[in-house]
Amino acid sequence: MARATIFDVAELAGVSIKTVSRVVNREPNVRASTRERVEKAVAELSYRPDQSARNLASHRSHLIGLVYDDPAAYELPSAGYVISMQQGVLSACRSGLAELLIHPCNYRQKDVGAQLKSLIAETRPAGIIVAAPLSNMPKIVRAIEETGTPIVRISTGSKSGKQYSVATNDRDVCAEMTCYLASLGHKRIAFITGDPNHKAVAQRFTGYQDGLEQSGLKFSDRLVVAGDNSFGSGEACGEELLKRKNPPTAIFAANDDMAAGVVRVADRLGIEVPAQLSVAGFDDTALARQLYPSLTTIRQPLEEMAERAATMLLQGKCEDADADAKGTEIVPATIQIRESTGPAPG
Amino acid sequence: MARATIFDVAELAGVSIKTVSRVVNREPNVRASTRERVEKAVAELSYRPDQSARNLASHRSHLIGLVYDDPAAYELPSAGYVISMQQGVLSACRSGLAELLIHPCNYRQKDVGAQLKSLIAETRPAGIIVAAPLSNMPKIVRAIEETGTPIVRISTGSKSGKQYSVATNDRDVCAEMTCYLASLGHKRIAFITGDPNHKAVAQRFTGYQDGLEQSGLKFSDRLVVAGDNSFGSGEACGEELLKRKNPPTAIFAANDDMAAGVVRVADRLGIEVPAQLSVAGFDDTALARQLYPSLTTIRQPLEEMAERAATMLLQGKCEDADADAKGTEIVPATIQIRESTGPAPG
DNA sequence: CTGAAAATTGACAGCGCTGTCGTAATGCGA
DNA sequence: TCGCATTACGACAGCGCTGTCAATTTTCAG
Repeated sequence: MARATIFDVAELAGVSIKTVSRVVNREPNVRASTRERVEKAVAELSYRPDQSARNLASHRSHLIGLVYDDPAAYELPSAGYVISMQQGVLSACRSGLAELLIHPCNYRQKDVGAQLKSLIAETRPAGIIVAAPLSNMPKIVRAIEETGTPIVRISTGSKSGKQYSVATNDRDVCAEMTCYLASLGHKRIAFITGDPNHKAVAQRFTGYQDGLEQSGLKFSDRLVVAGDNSFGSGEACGEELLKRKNPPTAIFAANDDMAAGVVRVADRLGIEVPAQLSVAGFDDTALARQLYPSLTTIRQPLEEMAERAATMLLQGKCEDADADAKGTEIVPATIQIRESTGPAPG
Repeated sequence: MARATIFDVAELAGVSIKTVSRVVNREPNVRASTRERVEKAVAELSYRPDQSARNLASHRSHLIGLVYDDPAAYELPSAGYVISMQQGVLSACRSGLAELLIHPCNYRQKDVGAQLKSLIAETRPAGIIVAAPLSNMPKIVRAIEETGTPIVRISTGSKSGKQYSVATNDRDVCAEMTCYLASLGHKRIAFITGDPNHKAVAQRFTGYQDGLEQSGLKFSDRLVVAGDNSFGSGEACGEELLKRKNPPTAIFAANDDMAAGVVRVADRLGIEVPAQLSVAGFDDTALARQLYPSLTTIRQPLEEMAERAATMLLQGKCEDADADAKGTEIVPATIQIRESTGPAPG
């Protein structure tokens, strides 16, 4: 019961192996009747082309590489992100007869570029998906580009020019969240910014400003405090805001960890959420649901983004070096309304 | 700057391609001086063998399949586990010239078996690693075994007979933790059991009993309460234990979530941790570090286990159908002492 | 009908590597 | 030193497929 090869199929169908190859690869210029005969033989022998042989002969594989920051360095809140992206790519792969090769890598190492190149040399992937924050690092992107491998970047937040990439509308959705808070009657909506190096996080702040404007509220420096993405900074910023004589009635933090910090500090100060204070976050981490009260937040469509990226690659849309064809696809983020937000007091 | 092939290396090193092949594959019977020369040439040309060609010629791929429960179904606390295992397999792959193919799968679906078989048929992996809890499901294991693919099971907790598998010493390490608590002067050490269906969790309880005995403490039914692995059950069990007239001075929970529940309830009851009560958990989840006080717990060496499993596969140790050769490799778990445990009061 | 263009099919040479097996070099006891 | 067992190395035939290009058949305008 040895596995059938292309020769067996050819013989059974009474054609040459090349014709079988054409049928299997859905190439044109095969008479319908011939195609049928071959397909019947394929089915009869349950023939599956050997991937290794295909790859070797065609100089390309049906692998998709997913490159992301090595989460061991980040202490695993990022695990959820990574898993989501893997899921997304995998589901695109399933419908595209491809496989996923994961490649966590640590950009802090000197030789990441070389490592990537050697990975690509060995496996000759059909394309590479680079996730944020790596997708914004020239060192990484350039190494991949130099191999001539199609590349799609997943960058949460910013639209980038002449590359294939998929992004979210961080800015728009933050405006939307701000408008939502305003629509609940909040007049003093504070914002806690995050790590200024993180491009996407900066966009969120801009979105907040947009939202204020759209709601007819005026922006005030005093309502903005700077966090660093950590829970602790959320507590500190929350405390600062809430101890004022005229505290905000809503606080929008640039990520869930900081929002959780705010909730914690509100609890300590005896301020009820959401009755006296509304809190909103960003990311929709597991934490957001586990918290009490559960957190109103914004969900990044990581899985869909990854799926779109993989599909772009699989459809061969990214082989085109023509810069004009390049562009960014936007997958919208969505607001998750939960218990931590409510009507403004009074 | 076309990619270097084995011929280029052979020419530069002044040997035949076969010798290069031997060096690259770490085969024996190559003189040290020759090996060196070849390695130099490899480095100089940054030669990387083409996987497709290798696979085609050798009739086996250098892919390792990692099969685990689809975490989407579990709502992502499992993401950390999955990532750890991926890391482990990857690091074994790096030193073994192999690649990792991940395959999350949902055992609740009827056709998991068929899915697995077709994945294996297409990619012909060198071996499959099955992670818990899938590794304990005959449906899954049998489907893989029927393809003749070498399989290594990662089962946290239980030694299993005639299979290749890698496990941890749940029982021993729980005894150790219990002894540690006893050594701090605790006489009344309570235990909160978990989901009785979870084999590994049962072992933990046995280990606790061992530890008491080793420390010369007598086991008492009264100090054991049954949780269900959830935070809530930890709170409930903790409350029951702590409201007694002669409460335990240390509580060892079969997982971190329940331990966190105990910490929470202690806080509510005004009992100081660790001054008045020591709490220990199991799993070393992210929660354990984030909690205040941070939790003394037991870290499962998931990454090392996965690495061991991959190495077994890569070394071809698992091709042997000889049942006697099969066995379980134990990678010890380690105690992480943090802030939630301290000397017994008084 | 006829010739040329278009559509269809096949022969065959690799792709880059490993397995087999034969040959050359080396070690070693006497 | 010789003879023989080892050890080290190389020549070469594929692995199963795709790309190239030539051969064959079909189509169709004139």
